[in-house]
Amino acid sequence: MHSQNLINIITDALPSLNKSESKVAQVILSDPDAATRSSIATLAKKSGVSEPSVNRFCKRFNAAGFPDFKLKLAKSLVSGIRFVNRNVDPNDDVDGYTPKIFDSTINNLALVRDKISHSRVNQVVDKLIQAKRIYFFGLGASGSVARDAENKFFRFNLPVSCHDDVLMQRMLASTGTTGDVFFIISHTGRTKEVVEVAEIARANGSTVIGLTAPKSPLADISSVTLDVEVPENTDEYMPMTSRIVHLVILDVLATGVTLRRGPEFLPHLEKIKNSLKPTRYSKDN
Amino acid sequence: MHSQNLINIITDALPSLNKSESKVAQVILSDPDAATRSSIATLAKKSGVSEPSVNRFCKRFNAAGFPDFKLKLAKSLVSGIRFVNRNVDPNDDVDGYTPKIFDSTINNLALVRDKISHSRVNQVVDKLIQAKRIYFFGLGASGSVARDAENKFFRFNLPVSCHDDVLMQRMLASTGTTGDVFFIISHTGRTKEVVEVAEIARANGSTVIGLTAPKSPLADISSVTLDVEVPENTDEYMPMTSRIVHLVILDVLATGVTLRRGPEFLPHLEKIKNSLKPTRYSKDN
DNA sequence: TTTTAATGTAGTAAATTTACGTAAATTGTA
DNA sequence: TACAATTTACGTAAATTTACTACATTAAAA
Repeated sequence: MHSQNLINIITDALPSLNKSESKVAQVILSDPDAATRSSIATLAKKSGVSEPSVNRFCKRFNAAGFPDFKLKLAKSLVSGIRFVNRNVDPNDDVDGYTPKIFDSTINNLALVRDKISHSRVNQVVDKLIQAKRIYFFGLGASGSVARDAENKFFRFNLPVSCHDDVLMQRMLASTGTTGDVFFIISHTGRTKEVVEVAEIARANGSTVIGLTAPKSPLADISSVTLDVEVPENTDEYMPMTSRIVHLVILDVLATGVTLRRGPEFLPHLEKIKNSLKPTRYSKDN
Repeated sequence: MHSQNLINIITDALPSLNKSESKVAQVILSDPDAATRSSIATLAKKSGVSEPSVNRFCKRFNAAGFPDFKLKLAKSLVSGIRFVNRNVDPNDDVDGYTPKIFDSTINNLALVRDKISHSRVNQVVDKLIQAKRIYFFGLGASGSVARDAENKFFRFNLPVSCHDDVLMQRMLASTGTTGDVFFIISHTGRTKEVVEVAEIARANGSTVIGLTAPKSPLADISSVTLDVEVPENTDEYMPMTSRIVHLVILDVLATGVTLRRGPEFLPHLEKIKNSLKPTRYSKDN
């Protein structure tokens, strides 16, 4: 929940302001950037009111005082520019599209960071720790997310595997039992094959964890869902960022599992890390 | 043009600062938001320096004075990015580690966004468009990045493939010729096998693009390098975020290729998108 | 030792806030 | 409607906080 822009708040409040307050408001709104750079005396003179009136104006809008108000105003000026037209334009060159794609990814991550249910994360960590076996399933772009997950979770000495073959997924789901965890990754949560696999797994008593869109068929059938609500692609050229969000959530889960294992598990991780050393050129050559 | 973030500027300047300046820098960086709310006296006391030192610090970073500095600092804080560098603590619970991992990923993305060379990106897009064939290579965690790339670039009607098998990579590299592009992804850029494959490819006249750490052996041998400098894992529990940065850079490249192709290429992308429709449950059921 | 750079002290100017008083507006009552 | 009572709005002036300047001192470099 992004707190609303200060400039909009002032504009909205305009009719309810009294004489001197509205004078101040008008001066600020006519050039907010200049306002952030002026002193209370300057602003007071420009508005034709006294300095305390300006101060009261600031407090009315939940600022501690004039300096605090200027700070908030400055901030809201930045965010205003940021959220406007950050879509990739067909005429963009490298300087144009490169930061836009980064920004869009960052925004989505920040969004999910502030929305994700911590209790759900905790539930999933529980399930993963108790699992007899963990299967990561995904198709298409989610296939490589599943693979990344396998790579990461393998380090925990847990029997994990990943599968991007529909037939394989069906077979595994149908032979699963209580204690098996099927971790299913899907951007839309609407791919029929994937949903069917989830149904089969649940019918056999396995746990299904869905990393997917809320209210989707996959979310409905899962034992626990980790909702990822990423805004629809607004323009043709902006790439899909849900994969990235999925990866970060898997990072979070892996961290959760590691922490639960406690410090006596660290040597195991260290061992795996060291096993790769001989494959590398040392840092000094 | 993306104006570089003040916090990054300070971080970069850190080594060139003198004693009292770096004291101030540390206090500001440890909690920039608090800095925007404190007076010059408070900040001076916190840093253990005199007030004029703080003032000089501000001027060094092109601010008119302390208040102006605070304003600029506040502005640079707006962006969904939290700059307080917070490590995962062994005693953290879900509420603790979840946002930290998101923040760390977001920070690294913002860092690379501001540092990545646009001309290099452009060069790579050129090479990809002109390529007769594109191979994405990666091992371990980079293997799934390579696969994601294949999935993405396949849509361009280009002969792309991805390989995570060392022997396969060697064979392909040795049979490559001019016009072939080997896109090699590696976090460290020091894995011997990977570097050797790059050497073989170049020896045969192929183009090698390295998505890897700067100044690494792989970077040295590549025809074009996309440098990704992600800070070393500072603590045991924080997951590796370079994969994610790699994925976003590949998104950028894919966008670059799409834009170069022009609008007459959009129907092709649409066709691929539509081909997946029948595999999904429609949105209203 | 001399010179230069770095940092601090103390004083001053500026900016902000508070306390208080007056004016204006609002409300209630005759 | 007129007029007192009450509330609200606003400004003046003083107090306080904040930031900056000039100069002194110390530390480092030549």
